[in-house]
Amino acid sequence: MGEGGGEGEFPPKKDGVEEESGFPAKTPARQLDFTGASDGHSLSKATTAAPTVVTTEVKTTIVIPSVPSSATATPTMTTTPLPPPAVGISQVRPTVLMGTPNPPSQAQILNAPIRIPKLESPKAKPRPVVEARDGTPQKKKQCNCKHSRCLKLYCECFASGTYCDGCNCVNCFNNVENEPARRDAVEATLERNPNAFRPKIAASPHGVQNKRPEEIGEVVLLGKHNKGCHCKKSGCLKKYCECFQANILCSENCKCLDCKNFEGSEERLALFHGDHSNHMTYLQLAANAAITGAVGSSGFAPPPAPKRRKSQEIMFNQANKDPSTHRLAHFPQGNSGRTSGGPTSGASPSPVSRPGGNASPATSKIVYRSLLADIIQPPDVKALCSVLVTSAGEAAKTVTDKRNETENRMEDQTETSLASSAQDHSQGNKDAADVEMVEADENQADKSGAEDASKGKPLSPATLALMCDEQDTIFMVAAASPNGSVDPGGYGANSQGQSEIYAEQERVVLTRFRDCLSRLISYAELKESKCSALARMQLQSPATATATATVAVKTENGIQQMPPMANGASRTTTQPTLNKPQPIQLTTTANTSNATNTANSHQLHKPPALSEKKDL
DNA sequence: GAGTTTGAAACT
DNA sequence: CAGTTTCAAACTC
Repeated sequence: MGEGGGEGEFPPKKDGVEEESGFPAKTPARQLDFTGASDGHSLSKATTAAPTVVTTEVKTTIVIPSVPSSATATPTMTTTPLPPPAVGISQVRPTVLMGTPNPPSQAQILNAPIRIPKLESPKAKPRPVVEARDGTPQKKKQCNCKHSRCLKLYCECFASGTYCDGCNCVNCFNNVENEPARRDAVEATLERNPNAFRPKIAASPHGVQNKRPEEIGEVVLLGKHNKGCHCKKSGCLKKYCECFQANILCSENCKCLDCKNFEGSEERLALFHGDHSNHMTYLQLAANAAITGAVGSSGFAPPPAPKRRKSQEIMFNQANKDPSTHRLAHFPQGNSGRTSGGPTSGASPSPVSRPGGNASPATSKIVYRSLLADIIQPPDVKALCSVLVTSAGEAAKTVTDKRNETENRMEDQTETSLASSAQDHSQGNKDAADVEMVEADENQADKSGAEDASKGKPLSPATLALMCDEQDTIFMVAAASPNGSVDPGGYGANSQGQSEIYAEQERVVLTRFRDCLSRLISYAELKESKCSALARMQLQSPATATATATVAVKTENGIQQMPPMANGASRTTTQPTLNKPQPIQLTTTANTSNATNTANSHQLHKPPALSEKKDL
C-alpha cells in the first residue's frame, strides 16, 4: 500500500546486487541515493534548471467548471511544509503552460511535497476510483506499483506530483516519511529529463476557437502532447495512448503507427458517437485539461467512463473490419510526412484534417457552446477597455477638481490644514496597515503560497494556479514597495490625493465592469430561457420544430435567431444585445431553412456595434 | 481477479 | 539515438 513504504526488501528482483537501501545496483543516469543523507540537500541543480516556459494562449468556448473551493483547503498533514490543495485527477491543473506570469520552476513543482489527495488514516482501505455519473472521478486514482517504489515516472502518483495515499502500491517511498528518498528520485528524474514533471499536454493554438461551429463538425480538443505518443497497436484509440487518454488528437509530435486519433477519423467519431452524452461531459473535462495545459499522469483528464465501451468497441470493430476504412498509412502530420490520412478507398467520405491542418468537413455533430459563446469578441473587449479607461480618467478629473476646490477653501485656515496633514499621515498609516493586512491575510490563507515562495519554498503548481490572483496582488504591493515597506499613499504616489484618485478610479472601473457582467448574466439568462422554451417546443412538436428550427426574437436591434438546440448546445450562435435583454417573443417561422439559419448566423457573428457596448 | 496487451519510462 | 527491458495501466477473459 501507499503507506507501506520502507519495509520489506526491494526490489524483489533478479537484478541481484542491491544497495543497502535496497535499490538495485544498476546505474541509471544517476543512481538514487536512499540513504537519507540527501535529506535537506538542495535540489540546486534542478532549481536552477528552470525549463523554458511555454506560453500559450488557450481559448475555448466550452464552459469550464470552476475549481471547487475545497481545492484550496489546507490539509492537516502537518509534516508537509506545503499544504497542497486536494487535487483529484480531474482537477484543473496548474497553468504553467498558460502564460502564468511567473510559473514555478521545475524544482518548485517537484521539491514540493506536492499534493496529498486526501487525508485519511494510513490504514485506510484502498479506494477505487469512484466516478460520478458524469464520469468525473471523485477520488484520486491510486497506483498499484510494485517494483518502482513509486519513485519513478511509472508511478502515476509520482508522475503527477502527488504523494501516494491510499494506493495499492508496495514498498512505497512516495510519501512524507520517505521524503529524502523521494527528493532524490525527483532529482534523478529531473536529471534525466528536466521536463519530466511538466504537463505533457501543451495547449495548442489549433482548435475550435477560430472556426465557425459549422466548420468544425466535431469538437477538436485543444492541446497536443508535448512528446507525442508512440503507439503501434492501439490505433491511438485506447487509453494506452496518452493522447487519447488526454482526449486530444495526435499531433505532429506523435510517432504513432496506424493512428486513428485524428480529426475526422471515422473510428474516432464512432467511438465518441457511441456515447455522446458522456462525451459531452468528457469534453468539458478535457477542456479543463486544455485550458490548464496539463492532463494525464501529469494531470491527464479523467477518461470517459468506460460504461459503454462494449458498444463503442462494436462500432469500432465494425469500422475496422470495413476494409474501406482501414488505414495503413499514417495520417498526416504537419511536418512528418503523414499523408492526408484519407481513406484508402472511396467509401470513406472525406479527407480528414489534422490539428493545424485543413478544416474538416462538417458533420452533424452537436457542438457544445457556452451560452455566451461568441458574444464577447476582441473588439468588444477593446471597447470595454476604452470605456473603462475613459471612466477612470473622468473619475480622476472629478476627484482632482473636487480636491482643488476644497484646498482653495482651506488654504487660509492653517490650523485646519495642519489637522488635515495629520490626518493624511494617519490615513497613510491606515492604508499601510490595510495593505499589510491584505498581504498577511493572503499569506495566511495560503501559507504555502507567496510567503513560502518568497522563502524559496516550492509551490505545488495547482496551488500556484489557484493563487495567481493573489500573486498579482502581492506583486502590486511589492512593486509599490520594493524594500518591503508599504507606501502609505499606496502605489508609491505618497499622497492621499493620489490615493483618493486611485480609489475613485477603482470604484468607477469596478462598478462599470460589474454592470457589464450583470448585463452579460442577464443576457445569458435570457438566452437560456429562450433555448429552454425552444427545447420545450421541440419536445411538444419535434417534427415541426426541427424542420423550421427558427425562432425569431425581436429586439430593438432587429431579429435574432436562436439555434434549434437547448442550453448552449448549438452550431450557430446569436449575437447578443448586451445592453438590454429583451422580453422574449417566440415565433416559430415555418419553412425557414437551415441554410437560411446558417447564413444568418454568420451575419450575427459580427460583434455588436461599439455604441452598444458603451452602454455596458 | 488473473492473465494479457500495451506503450511509456528506464536503461543499454 | 536506437534497441531492449522494465514497469504499471489498460484491457480481456
